[in-house]
Amino acid sequence: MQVLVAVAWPYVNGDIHVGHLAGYLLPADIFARFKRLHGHEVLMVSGSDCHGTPITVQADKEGISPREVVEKYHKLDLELFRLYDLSYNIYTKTNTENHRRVVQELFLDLLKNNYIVKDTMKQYYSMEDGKFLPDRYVEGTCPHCSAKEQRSDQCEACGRWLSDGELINPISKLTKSKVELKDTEHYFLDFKKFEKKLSSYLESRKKIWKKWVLAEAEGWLREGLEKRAITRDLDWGIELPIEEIEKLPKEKHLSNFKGKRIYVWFEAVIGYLSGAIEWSLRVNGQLSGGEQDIIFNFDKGQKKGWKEYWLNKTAKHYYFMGQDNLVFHTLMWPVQLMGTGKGYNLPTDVVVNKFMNYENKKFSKSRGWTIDSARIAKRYGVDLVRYYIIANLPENKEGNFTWKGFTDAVNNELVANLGNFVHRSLSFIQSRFNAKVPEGKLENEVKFEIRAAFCDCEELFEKVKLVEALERLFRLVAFANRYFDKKAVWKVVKEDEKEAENILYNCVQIIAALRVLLSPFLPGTSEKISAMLGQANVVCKVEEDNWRMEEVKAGTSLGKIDVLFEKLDFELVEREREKMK
RNA sequence: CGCGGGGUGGAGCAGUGGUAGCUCGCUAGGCUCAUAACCUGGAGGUCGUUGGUUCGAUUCCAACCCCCGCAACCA
Repeated sequence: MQVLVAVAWPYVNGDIHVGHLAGYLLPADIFARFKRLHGHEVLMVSGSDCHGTPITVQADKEGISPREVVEKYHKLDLELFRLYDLSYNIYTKTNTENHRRVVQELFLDLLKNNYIVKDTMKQYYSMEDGKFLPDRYVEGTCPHCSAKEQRSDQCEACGRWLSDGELINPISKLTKSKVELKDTEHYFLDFKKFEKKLSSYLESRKKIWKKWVLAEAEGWLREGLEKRAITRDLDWGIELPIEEIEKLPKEKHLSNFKGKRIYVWFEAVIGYLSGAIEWSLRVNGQLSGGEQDIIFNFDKGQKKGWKEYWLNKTAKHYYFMGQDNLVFHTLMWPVQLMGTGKGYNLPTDVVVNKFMNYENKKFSKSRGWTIDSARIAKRYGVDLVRYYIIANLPENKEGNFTWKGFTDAVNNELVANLGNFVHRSLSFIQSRFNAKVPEGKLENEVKFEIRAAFCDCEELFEKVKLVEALERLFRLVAFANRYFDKKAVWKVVKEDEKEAENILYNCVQIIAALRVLLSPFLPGTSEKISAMLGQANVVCKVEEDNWRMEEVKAGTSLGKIDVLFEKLDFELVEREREKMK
């Protein structure tokens, strides 16, 4: 079966922090890894969102061009994703030729199908700059509280909402020159025409989506969706396919196409489709070049066509994103797909996560309240960070990253439970049994526990309940430590060597199960365990279900035994925290 | 009456119309193979407030109080 793992496209205007990892990057990676292990064909697709005001704002701030901003941060993001071992099949960008083409085609489909309409709206226009300005670039005095230098949509000082034209003495943030409201014509996506279809779409996903995600989407729909502008007056963005539009009847033309670009909200999500197409072109050798600028992977046994994922009705689509993206993926993106009339697959599940806070406060780049994801991974190890974030994923309510929580989780769960069990078992074999897996038979009790762990975790994975899946697998670790204690090998070995061998054989098989169960969450740790067991790494192959324990045979020579995780010194971490502030 | 979520032992969370559970923390004991790691037991809660339905409500209903997210181009 084909599974599209669609990961939200991050703006490339700054660092990816821990909140991004928790919100969608790690959940998507873990889910994709599980699916591959299970023998499914996975296409994990994403890329950098290169357009939109956040990019131009950052460019202004740094005194460089938007293109340079994109290049700079795209490169940094790629490095980070490689560091965290995120298993994209393709991670590309929205400023590629391929993406432009796919976006323009989709736009034309909707225009031809009469789902895109024209309308006029008012926007601030700067005479001096000779162009329209996004709200972000306009400031003035609040008519309610007289606070100066407020934005045109809401006053931060008194919190009141402003409508167009209310702001007193609006000026351009760039040139400080006067701006005035002026009519401008745009294309709009007409959501009204989709209300019925959307509501039956939501109905069909009732059992799959998280309750609050569905409730939120239904709330929006109930309120009624207005038509929404899909073009802007900008010079950074994807151009309209003017030549093609002009071939259509006159009433579909704007009176003036000059300075119109496709709005980023409409265009970026199309990346899920264009990214799949790019992947397909590269796999088939129809596109090459720029390999150092993307992440590209072809899994063993995977079919090569993007249509297998997008038009094959049995394919499943899972989307991962932060809560700010909920409306775009539960309502707008489905409309864009439906409107083409081409039968593209709609999202099966839209996995939305809440945000993660940092020491009880929102992450904030501007206030410096943030954690450098690359730095903590290098300092403490990728898997320690992956573990703590996963254990605290904001699946249903806001999460929290605290240094106390981090050290506690590492010391009590990773070191004391998982690490300890693996180490006490294997080092025992090393010192008493010459580092060879002893003879034994899998006891029923152990067999049952292992099976139950695989079974329960699988069920939780299918529902994308990743925190619970992780917790469940740690219950097997707890069982393992209990088993080790109850059996008291260290005593038995003095009286009955055969029985001691049997106990340790069983422990080895539990570890063998753990390396598989852990591999979606902590791939690095899984590899370490494999090496210690003298095994090759866990394999993923299409149509081969490797979500199961594979026996490690008696007589197998163990690799070098080492501790899996080092204990963290809270004092040192505290100091780190001071530095990071 | 904008939309949505939430108030449960010190902290973070599950949960159900019928004597309230988990993880961490705290505490007593056991063990000594293991990174002072592991195992067993214990203390600690009138399940936001008020009213209603019921033989019985933490769970269902109503009102109220409080907290949070979204409605902005903030993950």
